[in-house]
Amino acid sequence: MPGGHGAGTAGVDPQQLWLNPRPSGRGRKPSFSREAITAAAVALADAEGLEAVTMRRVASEVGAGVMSLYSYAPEKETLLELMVDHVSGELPAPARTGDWRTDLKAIGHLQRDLMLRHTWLPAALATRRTPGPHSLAFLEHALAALRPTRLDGSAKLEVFSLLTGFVASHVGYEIRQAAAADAPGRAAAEARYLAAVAADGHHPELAEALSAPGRPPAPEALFTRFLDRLVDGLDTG
Amino acid sequence: MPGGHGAGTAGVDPQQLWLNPRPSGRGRKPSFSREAITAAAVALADAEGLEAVTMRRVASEVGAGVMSLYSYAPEKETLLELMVDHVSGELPAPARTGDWRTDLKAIGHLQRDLMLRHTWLPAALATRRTPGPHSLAFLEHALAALRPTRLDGSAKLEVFSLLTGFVASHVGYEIRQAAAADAPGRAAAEARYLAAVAADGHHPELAEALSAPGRPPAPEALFTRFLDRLVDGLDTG
DNA sequence: ACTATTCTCGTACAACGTACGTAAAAAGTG
DNA sequence: CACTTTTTACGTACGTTGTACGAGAATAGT
Repeated sequence: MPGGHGAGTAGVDPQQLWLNPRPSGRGRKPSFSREAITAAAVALADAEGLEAVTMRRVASEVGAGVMSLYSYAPEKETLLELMVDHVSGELPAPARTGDWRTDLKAIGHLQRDLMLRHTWLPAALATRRTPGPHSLAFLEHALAALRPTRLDGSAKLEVFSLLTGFVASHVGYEIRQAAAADAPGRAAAEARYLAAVAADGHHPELAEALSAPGRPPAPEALFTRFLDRLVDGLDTG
Repeated sequence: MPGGHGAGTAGVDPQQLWLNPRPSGRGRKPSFSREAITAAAVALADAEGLEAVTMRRVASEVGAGVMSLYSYAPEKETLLELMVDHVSGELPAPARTGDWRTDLKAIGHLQRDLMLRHTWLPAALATRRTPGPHSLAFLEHALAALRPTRLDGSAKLEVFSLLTGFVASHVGYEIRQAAAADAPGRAAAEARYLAAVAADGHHPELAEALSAPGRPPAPEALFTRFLDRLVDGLDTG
């Protein structure tokens, strides 16, 4: 599940991260599990936002010492990757109609639903590196949906990346809008500011846009409209 | 310049932030300026990335004590807003042809150029709140370009937000790709990982996509293609 | 019983944003 | 001129963060 931004420095070898079930028999038995830790972190992010996910907090939630987490994830960044893939496991297999555009739109809606259920996801995707198994399974479905297009391999991957990036960006926008509506003082201050700017005479277009607002469409309708435009515009090669 | 994601808590009154030139005559003369501090922060981010922009570092760069910065920006978040608007001042007035789609594409390219010149910008936009004067000037141009569409006010603003979000998302992707190419060990590790997954037999579509990669297109061509699709797909009504 | 290996986690540290308070500088007022 | 008022400058200090280190505990193979 690529898409997003943020440079970053080192990271962890994905091969070692995602595909080993801990083969050893020697040594002390693990008291916790990657699953449990990841689930706790996800629950925390769902309930209190991504900034509540600190190593200390996750550890206490799971009943471990802080440093114990580092046996399961070598860096916090890794934990975030695990979280993303964890929730990606909630993605159902997309329906297949005969039409790849329809299928791709459905995929976009599934991604949006997931992001609305885990509102930290758009932000978390911004730094993400390598897709885990659940993300790859979903990617597999997306590639299958794109099969009729006859795009070449890298073009298919690019389309999926574009789609995911767009959805994350748009849902991030939706979430911020919704949050702004919940903080009426702040929203009012911003409205006052924009009105003041519009009234200064140097921003006639803005003034007109604000004075003829239309009523803001339902978020889902707006998303659907933009998604449809994006997908309908995709070239088949 | 809206677009991006990230919730956040309080923030600063935009009216107070953007529109007062410090009217008072009393009191000690400022030794620094918002401009100088912002410029130093931007230079730092350009040279060493957004994570190098710490209050201490900016202060030392500008020759001030750390806490002096707080006379010019009440929070670090505010400094980031100032940075975004600062570089938005580099945006030239977009050309106006008769065709709004052409104009909108040009606007997207201007935004991309800016983001490539300041690679921290996509990430910084993810948390940004209120547009400053330079961003508003550019928005004004974008609204003017959209005039022929006869979209209502909020729809125009949404289109601009969509465009900006898309550009930020895509350029963020470009930047990450470029950074990956600069870290050959890491890129090779990821390629090995994906190849291993493709070889496991459960990911036939991925296997095929990786085996028939086509050659990856030039980044600018890819951007142009996606931008064209997005804009061409926009509905005028 | 011994050794190797693995996990657990208390302590500690550097770096961060920033609250607080005091000192310094400028302007207004007598 | 002195004195008050206002504003900026910034040292110190606090709480929080990610995580390096290393000592102890548990398990398995010998």
